[in-house]
Amino acid sequence: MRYQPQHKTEVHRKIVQDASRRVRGEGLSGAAVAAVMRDTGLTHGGFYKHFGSKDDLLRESLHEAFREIGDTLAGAAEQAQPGTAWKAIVKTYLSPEYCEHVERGCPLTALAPELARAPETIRSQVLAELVSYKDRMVAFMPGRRRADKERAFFAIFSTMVGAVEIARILPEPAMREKVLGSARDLLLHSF
Amino acid sequence: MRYQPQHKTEVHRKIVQDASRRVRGEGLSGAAVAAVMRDTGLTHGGFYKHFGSKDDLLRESLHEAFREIGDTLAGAAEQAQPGTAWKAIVKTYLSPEYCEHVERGCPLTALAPELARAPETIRSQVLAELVSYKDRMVAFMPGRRRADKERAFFAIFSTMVGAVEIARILPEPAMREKVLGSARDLLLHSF
DNA sequence: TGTACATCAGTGAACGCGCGTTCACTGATGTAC
DNA sequence: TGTACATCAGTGAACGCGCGTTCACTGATGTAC
Repeated sequence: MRYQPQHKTEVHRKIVQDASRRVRGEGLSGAAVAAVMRDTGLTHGGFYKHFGSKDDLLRESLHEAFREIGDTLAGAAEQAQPGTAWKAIVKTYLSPEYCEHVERGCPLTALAPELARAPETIRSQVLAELVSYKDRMVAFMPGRRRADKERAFFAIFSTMVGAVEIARILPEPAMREKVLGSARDLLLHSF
Repeated sequence: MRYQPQHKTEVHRKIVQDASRRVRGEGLSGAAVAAVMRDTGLTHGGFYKHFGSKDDLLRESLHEAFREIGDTLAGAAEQAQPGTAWKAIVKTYLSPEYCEHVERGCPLTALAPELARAPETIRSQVLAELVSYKDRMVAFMPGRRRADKERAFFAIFSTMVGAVEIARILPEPAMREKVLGSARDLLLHSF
């Protein structure tokens, strides 16, 4: 064979990684096959040696995006003092740095309305990702019973998603911080 | 002239109305010139008798969308008991009916991430619309001083926007209601 | 050890499609004489 | 009052462009003999 055995796997991984950034940074239609392959250093013709269709790439990209942000937030939560894990998540998610880096952030803030409108093949994947994201985060949420933690997850993530989205529409850092800070205050004083 | 004097104005209004629904229902790229003109009962060729460019249509559609939801929420707020205006807004925004009708809802829930990524010509318009939407809603927000009401606006709308977006990803009404209800509980117990 | 062939990731031209935009044309009505 | 012309919203073919997808080809390496 022309390439090392692990070569194809690595290229595949890199394409998904690049697409996952592009999708979050520029929207579901931002990860054009030719653009993503160019990012990876290849030409568009080779794409179908790695994926059955553009849809497959989108699904894998979304999985990768949820995995990446899940790791980031779980990492922040695990380093926090006992009982404050959810606060660490809120502070990470609502930080100016996080807000500025759409392409490495949560696919919900980057894509939620587009995901809700996506064709069924994508939507079912998104639903599964959202459920496993929730199950992973619920462990860090405030509340005694599982049901309380789930409600906290939905309330906290709703506020964070909306706040980052609104902040990203605003051009000035000071205005952005006002939105992020208002959401942070609401959440940190409510649970 | 072939048409009544007010004819052109009415057709223009109808195109904007149709585009405003399409943009919210199917995204910024959902209001294709040919599709919108078909909605209005015309063919695509006549479009440029009414608009200088697709961008002009998008800007007018967004203005119309913010106007429509602003009227709806202000109407709900004005009918409420004194001091509970903001609660009426929260209940309206987080109702299942509102959640189901993307195309008549708030452009923030339908489009926020796309608006943040839009080209500067659209973004500056969006910023102006967001500011005037905020100024209109701030009057109904809880809090004593103007600054408190602004912070309440950002916190409340962040939560509402995120909750409706997440709910819309979920297929089952019961799951949607769980998200909307969690956000409603958070907000109604926090101000 | 040397030669012929198989394998397969990657190339780049080509396709059909939907899009925004342009443009010569239509045809009903208003206006000039 | 009747005729020729001007106006202008609307039509539909055509354009260039970016997109997802296909496909004949390349060329380095592994394998069979």
